[in-house]
Formats: sequence, C-alpha cells, structure tokens
Amino acid sequence: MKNASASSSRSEYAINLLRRRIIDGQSEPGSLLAEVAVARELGVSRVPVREALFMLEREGLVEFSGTGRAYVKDLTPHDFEELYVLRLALEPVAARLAAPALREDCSRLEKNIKATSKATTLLQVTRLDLDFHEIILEMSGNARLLKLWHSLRSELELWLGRLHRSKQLQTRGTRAETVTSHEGVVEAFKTKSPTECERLMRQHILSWREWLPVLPENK
Amino acid sequence: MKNASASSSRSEYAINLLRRRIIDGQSEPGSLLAEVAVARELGVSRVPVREALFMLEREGLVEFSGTGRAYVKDLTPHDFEELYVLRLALEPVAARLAAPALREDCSRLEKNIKATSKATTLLQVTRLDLDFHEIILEMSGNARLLKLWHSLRSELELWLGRLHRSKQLQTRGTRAETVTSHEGVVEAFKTKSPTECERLMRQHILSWREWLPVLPENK
DNA sequence: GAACTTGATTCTGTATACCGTTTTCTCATT
DNA sequence: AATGAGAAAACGGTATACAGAATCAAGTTC
Repeated sequence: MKNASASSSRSEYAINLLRRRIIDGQSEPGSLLAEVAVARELGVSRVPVREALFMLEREGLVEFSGTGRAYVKDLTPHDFEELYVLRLALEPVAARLAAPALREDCSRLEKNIKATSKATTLLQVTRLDLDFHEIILEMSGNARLLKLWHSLRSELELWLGRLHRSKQLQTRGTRAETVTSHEGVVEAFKTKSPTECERLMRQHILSWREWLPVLPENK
Repeated sequence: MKNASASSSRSEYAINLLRRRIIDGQSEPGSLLAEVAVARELGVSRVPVREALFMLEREGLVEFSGTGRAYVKDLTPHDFEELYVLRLALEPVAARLAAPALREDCSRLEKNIKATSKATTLLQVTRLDLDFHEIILEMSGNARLLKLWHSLRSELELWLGRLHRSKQLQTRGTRAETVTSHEGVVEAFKTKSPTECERLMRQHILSWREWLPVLPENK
C-alpha cells in the first residue's frame, strides 16, 4: 500500500487531490471518474474515493449520472450564469451582515489587498479575489451562508481556471483594477452604513460580471 | 437480512427513514447516530447508513463531531435566524426569476392553494406552505438555487416540527391567512412585473417571520 | 449499412472483517 | 466525594470480496 500522507485521513487526501486535478484542468471535463481506477491511482481503497466523490459532487466539481457514475463536471455558460445570480443574491447580504464586525477591523481584508498588489500571475489575482470575498462571508457570522458560498467557490474556480487556460481572461490592468475596487469596498466598510455596504457589494459583483469575457452561447 | 424495500436502493431507504425520524422528532436532538446501531435497526449494512448520514449532514439534519460521529442536529434560535436570512436572500430572487414562467402558468401554485384551503391540520398547512415556496424555486429555472433551497427546507421542517410539537405555533387563523397571502402572491405573478414580484415575495417572507413565535434566547 | 443480440468487461452497491482511536466504565487513590 | 489511571467496550476509517447492473464491442440479422 502506497503512502497516502499529506493529510490526516485518506478520504481528505483523495478529496484534495481530485479537487486540484479537476480545477487545474488535469482531468478532462466530462470524463469518467471510476472508483476502482481512481483508487488504484491514489493508492487507497474504493471507500475513501467514494467519499471524496460525494464531497466533490457537493462542491459542484463532480456530477453523478442516473446510474451512479461520477464524471468531471462540464460547466456551460448557463451554469456560470446560475452561479453569478447566486453570488449576487448572497454576497451583498453577507456584506451587510459583516459590516458591523468589519467596521471594527478590516485587517484581514487589507492584508489580502496587499497580497493582491504583489501578485505576479493572473491566476493568483483571481484566487486572491475569491479569498477577499470569502473573508467577508466568514465575517458575516452566518455559518450557513458561508457553507453556501463554499458550494459556489469551487465551481467559480473551475470556471475561471478554464477561461484562463483558454486565454480568454483579460489580463491587462486586472490586478490594479482589483486592488482599487477592493480598496473602495474596504473604505465603505470603514465609513458607510451596512445598507450602503450591501449596495456597494452588489455594484462590485455587477462590475465583476462586466469584466468577464462575453460568454459563448454554445448551449 | 431483513428486506429493505420501499426504495430502489438501500441508501435511499436509509436516508428517507432517518430523515423522517429526525423531522418527526422520534430521534432526540443531539443523540448519537452510531453506524452499527442504525444499520442493525434498519436491517442494512454500515455502508448505506454511512452514505445516508453524509446526505443528511448536507441537508442539515445531522451534524458530525470532530471525530466523525454523527448526531441529530439540535437547532438553536440562532440557527433559525440564519435560515431566515437565507430565505430572505434567496426566495425574492427566485420569485423574480420565476416570474416570466409563472405569468404564463400558475396552475401548480393554484393547485397548492386549493389543497391548503382543504388542509385539516396545522402541520399539513406548514408543509403545503413550504411546497408552495418550493414550486417557485423550481420555476426559477436555476437548478443551483433550488439545490440551496433544499438544503434549507429540511432544517425548516425540523424547526417548525419542533415548534409544533411544543405547541408554540399559532393555530388560530393560520390556514386562512396562508391562503389569502398566497393568493396575493399568485395575483402578483399574473399581473405584476418581475421586480414587483420580487418585492412582494420579500414582504411575504418578512410577514412569515412575524407570524412565528418570539424565539427564546437560550443561546 | 443499420439495428438488434449477446457475451465479455467494467463499474457500482453492499456486506463484512480488521485495526486503531475514542469513549465509557471501573476502581483505586487522595 | 472528587480525581485520575487503566481496562473494556464502542465506534469510525479503511480494505476487500462478491453480486448484480450498466456499458461496450463483436457478431448477427434484416
């Protein structure tokens, strides 16, 4: 039996490895994730793999067919629109809820902005951008809201990663714009009312949508 | 081996049975759901039980401890507030998205209202009320939105069921009020703009919150 | 050549066994 | 009575085995 270290449990190991593979595009969208094959590859038995596949389905990275087979999710522009609608529904509310706590202490957000301004690759910027938003979700104090966000985040990373690999993401000025925009958000948290923060977050997400490339209508 | 019929697969059988037990209050909140014990009780092996417990955790009816033990969820008023915030974030959006489709055809909603007006118990009314809202989520055309709703619904049923069993739910006039309110919603879908439907749904959920008993502050 | 049949293969669903860890119980000590 | 140590029981994590269902491919029929 090969060593399945780098994680406490074999199933977590399997989850993390498969997640990375899928998001990084090493697993072809739509390809079958057969339990036995994956298990052999990872050096564990089918049980942890099974568990991992269930978890990844929850995250939206894996899709089960009617007969119980697991496939790498193949996102369509329509899927992305769904995700966008949900961000727009959840994040402004999270901003409002997080506003009181953030008025006191924005250090985590500021640290994130600092890291973003030093990022060297576009992928790093998008990753840090998602982190920025996740911090706000965490500060909202609503554990379920954060959970829902997590079920969106992986899919967003998957989508953005695929856009990135197909060179469809706009590179020019992205980092600077992200930093400026996030600084504006932090400024609002420090000085504006929760309702105003909510409104600004809605604007922020709307403009994020604008920034993305026009999505092909292959659906 | 006892027969585990009434469902295609043993895990679904286990899911449905455990879900009913928990929501109906036959399983004490906070009590341990040990895999072996449950498996013996249901007449299946640990594997389907394990799967069922994972599913029910996703639904929010079961909670895992740090050491992997599954317990029946014990909801607090704070948990309920979280759920309420999420309904308020998601359902108005769903109403807006569903508006075009519902403008054409409200028959499912009307059928639900008819059933509600014939309901004889308070529990039936609350169940049908959730069904009414779920129809709108389904008509929104956003599969992920519906999925998120499902992850809230079980917890709502659990909460309402517990209020009901402790006789804390207001009985008087509930059925009539529900019917009237829902008729107003249907009227809006037939005649008003999507934005207006969204606004009305927000109002509807706000007033639903008003109707619930004042929640004890035992947290 | 297209559709259908059938057999081999692959895959999942489920049961069971084993092991290490956590929990619980018992009992001696303070 | 409270505390702490140690043993016993309970439990979850994982591996493996087997049966049945789904899939695929070759061959057959029309």
